[in-house]
Formats: sequence, C-alpha cells, structure tokens
Amino acid sequence: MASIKVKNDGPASPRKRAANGAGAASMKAKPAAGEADKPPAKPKARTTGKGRPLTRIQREKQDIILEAALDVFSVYGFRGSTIDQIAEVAGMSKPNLLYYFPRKEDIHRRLISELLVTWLEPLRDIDADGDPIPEIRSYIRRKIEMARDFPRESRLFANEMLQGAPHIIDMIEVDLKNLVDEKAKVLEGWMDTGKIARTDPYHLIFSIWATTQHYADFDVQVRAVLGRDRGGEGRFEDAARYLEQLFMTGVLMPKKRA
Amino acid sequence: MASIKVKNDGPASPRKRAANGAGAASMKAKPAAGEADKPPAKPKARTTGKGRPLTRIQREKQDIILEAALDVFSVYGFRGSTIDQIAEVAGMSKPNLLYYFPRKEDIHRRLISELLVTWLEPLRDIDADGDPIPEIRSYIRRKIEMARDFPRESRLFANEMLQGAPHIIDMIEVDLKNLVDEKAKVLEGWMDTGKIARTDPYHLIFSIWATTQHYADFDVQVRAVLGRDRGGEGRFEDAARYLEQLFMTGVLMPKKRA
DNA sequence: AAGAATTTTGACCAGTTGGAAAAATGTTAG
DNA sequence: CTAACATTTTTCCAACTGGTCAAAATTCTT
Repeated sequence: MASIKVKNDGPASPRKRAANGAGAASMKAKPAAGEADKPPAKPKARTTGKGRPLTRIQREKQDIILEAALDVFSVYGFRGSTIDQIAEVAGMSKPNLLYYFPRKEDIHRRLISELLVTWLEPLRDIDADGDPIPEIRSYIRRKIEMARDFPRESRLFANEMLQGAPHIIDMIEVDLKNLVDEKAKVLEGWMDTGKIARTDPYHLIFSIWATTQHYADFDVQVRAVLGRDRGGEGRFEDAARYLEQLFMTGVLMPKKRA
Repeated sequence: MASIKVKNDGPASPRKRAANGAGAASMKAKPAAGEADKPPAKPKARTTGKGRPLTRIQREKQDIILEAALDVFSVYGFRGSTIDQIAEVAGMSKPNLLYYFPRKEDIHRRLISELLVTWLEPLRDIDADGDPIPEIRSYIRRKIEMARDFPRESRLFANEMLQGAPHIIDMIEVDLKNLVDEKAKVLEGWMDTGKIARTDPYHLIFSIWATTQHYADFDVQVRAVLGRDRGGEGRFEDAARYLEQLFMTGVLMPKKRA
C-alpha cells in the first residue's frame, strides 16, 4: 500500500484498451471498423500544422495517440501525465509518438480544443423555438448520456477546470460565456411566457452541468457508495430518473395532493 | 503562451499567500491569532510518527507545509505536484521540508485523511430527530459555505476522485458508504412519514454534493460565465438561493397558482 | 556561556522526464 | 530496381524529480 514507485503510482493506472487500431479519440461517430486498409498515401509528416492534407495513416496514428492521451490526461491531468506513459498506452515508442506530436502540449491542446466543441453541443442544440420543458429535459438526458459514454472527456475537462483552465481560459471567457449568455436569455424568455418556473438561468445551467458530470467525474465515489447491488450500469438510468424529478418538482416538499 | 518551461507550467500557479506564519492547514477553527509565542518545548523531530508529544514549533512548521501543500496538491494533484514547488510556497528549502515530512506521500496522506473527516461533518450532523426540511436545507447551506470558504479542500478531494481515489478508496468504500447508507435510511424514514417527497436518497445526496462542490471545483468557469457583474462574492449567495428553489420546488414546472 | 539538541542548509545522487539527432528501416512512385 | 520520401528505432542529453547526508547554524537547557 505504501509502495509508490514513482512510476505508475495510482492503482487506477490507465492501461485498459491499448491502441486498438482505429480507436476514435474524440466523441465523433466511430468509423464503423470494416473498411480495408487502403495503401497509405504520401504523408509528409513533421509539418502537421502547415498545410498538407494529412494522409489516412497519419490520421489513424494520431487517433491512437489521442486516444491513449485521453486515457492518461483525463486521470492525471497535464502535469501529472508523462509522454512515456501515453506512448506505452498507445503501444509505440516515445520518439515515435513525438514524431506525430512534437511536444506534449500539442497532444493536450488538440484533445482540449476538440473536446470543447463537442462538449457544448447539447447546450448549443437547445432550441429557442422548441417546447421549453422537453428541450431542457432532453438536454439533461443528453448530458447524463455523455457522462455515461464519455467519462474520460468529462474528466479531462474537470482536470482542466481544477487547475484554473490554464489552456482554455480565453475560450471559456469568450465562447462559452457567449453561448451561456445566449441560452440564459432563451431560458428567461421561457420564464417570461410562464412556460417554466422563474429562476436564475445561469445557476440552472450550472446545476445541470454539476449534477450530470458528477456521475463521470466522481464515478468511483458513486459506485462505491451505491455498492455492488446498485452501482451497476443501471446507475445512470436511476440518475436520469432522479434528476428528472429534481428539476421538475424538487425533491424536498412532499406532494400537495395525495 | 506556448512557453511551458517545465517548471511552473500553468498560469494558475499557486503562489498567493506564502507561509503566513501560523497558516492553518485544515478547516478547523483558526487559533484566533493573538496568543503570544510561548517558548517552544523540546521537539525531537524525525520521530514524528512515533510517540513524542510534538512541540508547538513543529506543529506550526507542519501547518505551514500542509498549507502550502494544500495550495499545490489541490491544483495539480499528487503526481502533478513537486516537493520543490511546495517547499517554495512554504518558503523553505526542500531538505528542510523533508525534515518534517520525510516523503511526499506523507504530506498528501495527512492532508487527505484530515480532509475526509471534516469534509463529511455536515452530512454526519444531519439529525434523524430534527425537522426534515430544515435539516436538509441547512445541510445544503453548509455545503455551499464550505465550497466558498474551503475551495482548496474541495479541489483536493475532486482531484483525488478524478484519479480514482487511489489513496482513499478503502475509506470511501467503508466509512463513507456506511455514513451515506445510514443517512439514506434517515431520509427514507422521512419520506415514509411524508415529511419530504419520495425520491432516491442516494442520488439526492449526490446531487447536493455535485451542485455545491461545483462552485469550488469549477470556480473559474462559474466566474467566467457570470462575468464581471455577477461573478463577485455574491455568487455564493445567488447559488444558495437558487439551490433552495431547485431542491424545494424544482425549477422547470411553472407554479400552479398565480 | 557552554553543551546538547534541534533545525537549516548545501552538495550530491540516481532515476525520470521532455525532447533532439541521426541512423535504420520501410514504402512508394517512377 | 531505386531514388525519394515517410516512419521507426537507437542513442543521447540536460533539466527536473524525490530523496539522502553531513556539516553548519540556530535554539534550548542548564
């Protein structure tokens, strides 16, 4: 128990799925693994950021790396993760990995910026012209599904936040703020028409983020507390049901009518 | 922006209050800084864990270190933090720090175990014989206050969770689970008597944790989104007010009666 | 003030880390 | 087949890491 050997310190070392060929790093739809490997075209690496089209092979390798990096970064954060670790999970040598991403920061930046886009999609999708309550309910549902299906992305984000969002603070302050401002206005509009209860739209959004992401970020705790019987896959369903009630009617005041 | 010099990487480097004499490391009531320095008694260090009484000077130094370590660990996590960093924040040399805590892990362990005790106090304090709704409301209020007053402790905890709670998994699985089980039963009892709405007690507790700790763990985000006008100290008051409404009546269904 | 105990420091170490260079090994177009 | 390019591996390095140790400085006791 007291045998931290500097390398591979925590019990939760990410070494699960190692470099599964076409592992998708981001949350985009998986490529439906069935296409045969077409002979790779001219790559021309070392100029990744320049203008070259980027061959399929390169893209695949990068995906493997990003996938591995997500495993590692999402657990240990940027500073707590090492290139060696990522390389090992990705199943390649460190210099080979550095051939695709010249510096550690590059991998992280890619991960983070790709994340931010997809992470906010559900919020962006809230339709001002839709039916208020169904819109919000489906938003909550989608966020819970993301916590279930993309916990690593959630943790990567959480790690970044805990550190003060050093790499994305400007995006947070501009893009995210603008988006939330916009949606807050939508919510206020709905409140004005009496379609939903009047409340603080910002804190409403915060509480949806908090409650849903909790199931990804604090997964260990959730499972431990729920125990063997209730900690299985069904926990997300239970959570969704509970959150429905929480946001719809609250969970403290007993029902007025029997 | 791309000038990570390996040392001091993130913008949010903790270097705020450096070793303020009697900085209290844990959340216990501050010693009401007024007592004159009584002449320190015989310390006898290097045997910290043994049986010696531990002089006041030693306790003060350890507090300074723990305070600094909390600054650092809460941001970068265990692996992402370095002894040098902590020593610098604590305003002492690394060997000097190691004189008080022979290994990095020792500091972290102390921090974590002290944390766990106080962190759960509010939950522990929920009184089965109290008035249900006030009990829960004051629980929520206390948790929000903790997020405001002890954000570093919250982040330290969050960091640990994100990594799979490697250092406290057994405490989580036993002590925490037992406590939550107990309080869940209390809640269920209240539901049985119709004092509060019937709902899932475990997820109710999760949602309180999530919503309150969010204001500490995702503080950067919260402040950025709220902007200059609303992101000030008042945000915790607003949050408390909002959460009150959320848990009491929900925030979606418009009020039945005008 | 002297001796004893404690605290602090400076030098040092072995292992790790991010990364560079270049040689070695594919791969492919002609 | 071979030149030209892409990829991978080997070797290497300087800075950083957690930690040791003995000497020096300080503090305490008497």
